[in-house]
Amino acid sequence: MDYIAIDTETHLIEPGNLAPKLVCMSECVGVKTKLYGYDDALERFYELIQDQYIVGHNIAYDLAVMCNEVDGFLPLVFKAYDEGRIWDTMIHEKLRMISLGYSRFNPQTGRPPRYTLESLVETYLDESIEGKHGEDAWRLRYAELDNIPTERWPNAAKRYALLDAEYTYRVFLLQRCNEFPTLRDQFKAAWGLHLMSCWGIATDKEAVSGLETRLHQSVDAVIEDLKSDNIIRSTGSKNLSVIRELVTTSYGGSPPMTAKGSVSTAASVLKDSGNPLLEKLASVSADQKLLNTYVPLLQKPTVNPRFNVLVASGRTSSSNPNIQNQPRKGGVRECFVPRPGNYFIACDYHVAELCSLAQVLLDQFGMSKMAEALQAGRELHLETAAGIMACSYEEAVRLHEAGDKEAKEARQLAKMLNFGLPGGISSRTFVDFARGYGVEITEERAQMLKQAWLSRYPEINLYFEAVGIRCAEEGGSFFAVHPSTGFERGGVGFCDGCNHYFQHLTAAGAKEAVYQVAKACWVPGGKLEGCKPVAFIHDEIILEAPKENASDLAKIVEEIMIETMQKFLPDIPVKADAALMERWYKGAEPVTKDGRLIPWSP
DNA sequence: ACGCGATGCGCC
DNA sequence: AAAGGGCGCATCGCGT
Repeated sequence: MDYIAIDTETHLIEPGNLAPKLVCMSECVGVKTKLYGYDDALERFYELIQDQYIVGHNIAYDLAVMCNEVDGFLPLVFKAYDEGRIWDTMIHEKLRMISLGYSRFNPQTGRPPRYTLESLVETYLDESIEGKHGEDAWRLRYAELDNIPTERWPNAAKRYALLDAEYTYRVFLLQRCNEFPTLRDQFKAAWGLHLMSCWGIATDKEAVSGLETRLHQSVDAVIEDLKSDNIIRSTGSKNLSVIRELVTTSYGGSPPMTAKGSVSTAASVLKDSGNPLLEKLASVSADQKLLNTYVPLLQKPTVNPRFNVLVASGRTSSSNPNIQNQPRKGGVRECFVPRPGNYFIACDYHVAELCSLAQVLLDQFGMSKMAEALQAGRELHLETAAGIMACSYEEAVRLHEAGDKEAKEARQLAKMLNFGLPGGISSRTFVDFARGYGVEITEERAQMLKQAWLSRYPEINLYFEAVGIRCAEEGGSFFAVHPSTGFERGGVGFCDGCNHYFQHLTAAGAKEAVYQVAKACWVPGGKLEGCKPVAFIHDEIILEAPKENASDLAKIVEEIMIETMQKFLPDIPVKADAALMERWYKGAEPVTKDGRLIPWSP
């Protein structure tokens, strides 16, 4: 089959509109290029999207632009993705960089990799795109040519529009001989995620201003006060050299240090310093973080988080705002609301990464106690807690249900063990890890707990050993090929290696679920018609759903997510729970009344 | 003025 | 033998 490269030129992307109005489309196949004005572009795209193979650089953008012009295009785009007829040169390059181990740093350029078409043209073709920058660059000026027949366009404008399609095609020719196993899945996930970005997520103006006021009340007086002690400058910035000196003296000359050897100024260090001024500063640090990092991004009626479909482990990331790290405490999440007439459906996988780990262990060693526990329908944290208390699972359940204090503590520790230890941490590090959860344990206790955990799931010893051997054999880091997805990742060390196999598998399943859910929402007649996905947070999808049938729709979201993940975890029972909410709450749980889901509230 | 490394911290 | 991983973003301080 012949791929055809396309590229659109559009009005400028503006806040709240990630799919702006189309101006023209260019295409390239072989050595032929062609430019289509608005009407011709729509007609030509309609032809192409039915059954042709299409390649683009960040193609989800162009496809969304097209779908924004003509309603009927959307189902055709999903069909094209389903038939494997879409190729994205940007995503291919990301897979290539990850496979080489260069995703964070490319030793050939001495920098983090860049994924613009321009930079791909440099690496693949050793050419530079002319007319991209400079005063007469048309790149950002195509709105001026809207409604003008292309015949009357300046030559430079025509040339630039054609060049992008041509370069995309030439890069593609060099990429296509190098297929990656998850390539098509990445393309599909990117489309699902881009639709989320375009739709955006609404904010509640009153909630935002209320939050802002409250945080200012908490922070401002303290900051003002600390100015007199030179801890805060008159400009409002922190004076770190003064703070570090105070930390040093407070800790009797041997203060906690950072990785690179400077005096730590972390809030926890300040809090335990015994110095009232530092303690005061620490007391507002969380609120300051909220005020400076999160509140400013909430100032629009709708925000449009961007998603990066692919980071090293196969996970996604998000920015502007990063919808994947919104604080659980402090009222930030509660500023996000569904549009009028809707509830949020929030559906997340139950212990997703542990299920993936169990599947990986089972595949690798032919047996897994962790898998057996999950297959038996056991609650995994209580299973681990039973290991800590050296009793049977049934006994742990009985004690826990009876409100036994020891059992409750054991389960809390169990959660930390289950979450922390699969990443290969030492018992020493586990002490710090537990402290992050507000639990103080000695290193001896950590050692005992780790041993108990490994005894409960002995196959994990083999898992760590196997990763360790790969590291040792290949000089500290190795090339990981995921046994079930085929995903390739270079430069993997011990800890990231331990993490990689299960984190990747969860990501792969959840991303496929993003696509399936998006399809069910956006394609007319789909099972989730009327719903709109608004956020994806690694193992959780949040959607808007019309209130009237939100309960039924929530069940369908569960079904789709479970069915999809189940394909990646064939031997582990997958669970996912959907809850309804009137705004985004952390910890919302399914609440049922008369057999139907109703919104959870705190 | 801007770039950059280090630090710290939010999430899963 | 030992080893949390994956991110994005704000701030500070230093350098060009």
